[in-house]
Amino acid sequence: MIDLKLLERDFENIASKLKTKGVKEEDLKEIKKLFEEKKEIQTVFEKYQAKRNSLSKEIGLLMREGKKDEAETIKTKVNDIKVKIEELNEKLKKIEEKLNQKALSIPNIPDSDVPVGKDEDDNVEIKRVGEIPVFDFEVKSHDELGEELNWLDFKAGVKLAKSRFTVLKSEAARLERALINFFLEHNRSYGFEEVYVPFLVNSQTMTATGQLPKFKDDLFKIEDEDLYLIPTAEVPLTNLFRDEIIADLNEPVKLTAYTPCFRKEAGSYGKDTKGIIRQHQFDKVELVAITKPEDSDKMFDEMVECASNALEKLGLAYRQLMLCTGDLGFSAAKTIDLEVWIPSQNRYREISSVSNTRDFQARRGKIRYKDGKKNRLVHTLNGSSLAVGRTLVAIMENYQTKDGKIKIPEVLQKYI
RNA sequence: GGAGAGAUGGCUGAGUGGUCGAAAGCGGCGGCCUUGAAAGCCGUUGAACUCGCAAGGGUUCCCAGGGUUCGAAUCCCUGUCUCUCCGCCA
Repeated sequence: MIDLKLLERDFENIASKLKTKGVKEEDLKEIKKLFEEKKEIQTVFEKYQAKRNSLSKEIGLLMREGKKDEAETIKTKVNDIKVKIEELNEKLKKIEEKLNQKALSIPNIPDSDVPVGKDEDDNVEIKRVGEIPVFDFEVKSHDELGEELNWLDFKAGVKLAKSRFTVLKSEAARLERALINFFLEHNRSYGFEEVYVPFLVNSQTMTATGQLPKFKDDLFKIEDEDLYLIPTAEVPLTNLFRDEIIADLNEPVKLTAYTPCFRKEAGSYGKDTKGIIRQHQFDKVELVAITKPEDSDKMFDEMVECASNALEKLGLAYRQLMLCTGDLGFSAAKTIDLEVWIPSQNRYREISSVSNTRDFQARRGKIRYKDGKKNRLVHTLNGSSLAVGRTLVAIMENYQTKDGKIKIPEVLQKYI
């Protein structure tokens, strides 16, 4: 959630920054107004409560002394106040609910070094790494290769579930597992501690990291339960610290986890319908870090480096992209995407996304640390290292041979 | 799924209508003592919001949400979770 006090204090600035992310100024104006109204009502409300409390105390004392009549007089007085309190309470609750609902739907403020832009076409390439492979034969797409080699069974996925689910067979299944192991080990070498988490989480958890309330339609929900399938391990990993005050954050918290991820992919019908680029279920190894505010920039670079290096070890060509304001995710203040070369599409495709959310998630989830006597909000960061399914795609396509087979990258051989 | 018990501060745990944000112990922090440490002694030690330039106030929070009452950690209702036993199960 954005800082409402900051919004109140520095409205013009915040509004202009959020405008680049598609937030209407009138929505922010309304939030500011609600916030100010709320505080006003609250002040009056609390004054009445204070009055009630002190009078009630008096009644107690009078009763003890046996002065029943005097007590009765005060009682009628308190009764009048009670009516007022009830009234104000109702008003306050209504306004708080409205404010909360509105404020939770406002995305994070982009960092000032994030390029301003409308959509993905305005993202800025930072660098390209690795040689794009040249083939002296007609390259096949991963879905062609997958069917020919009996690695990917699209029909079986549809039979078991529905479209955008796929069954991996033989070498592909083993390669998937090898990649998970490889990434976890790789991340561990960067100091990220491996964690294993639930794949189902409750609505409070989803709210803290920003999936709820706004993106309900993208999530799979369990019927009759307050449980959702996670869209990324970022959700459980970050929420490990929800409502916590971390005593010592001199060393950042660094975690990594493998989980499957579940996404409805609402609004992406017709996109990437072939192959396994866009699935309802996919594997991902995630990085999450929690830092002091002053340490988050450094951690961000470290996470980009970690994910990039994994691609280099696999010998895959990729590029780094700084997302523009219009393409930035809801919770992110800044994001760098890694895109891997996909020969059959003759272009780079997203394989990792590293984001700094600053204190946006921390405020929602009340994740704080002790800074001397004070409790301060932490910064939270997350990034994929890496998306496993898309790495499988990249390996299949980049490592294909003329006779329609696929070589296994050297670093993976010990896992297979 | 069935039966029972429970949920209080960082932890253990007392508190059954008013003076309770809450005893006591442990832990943490500061000090005394000590060459240093331990022990011992003394002091201190929750969070959120809000008013105020500040000093300093106020409100809320004893699992959550309702209710009774002038007044609720304490009484009533609903829900959630935890533990124990049984059933089922990898």
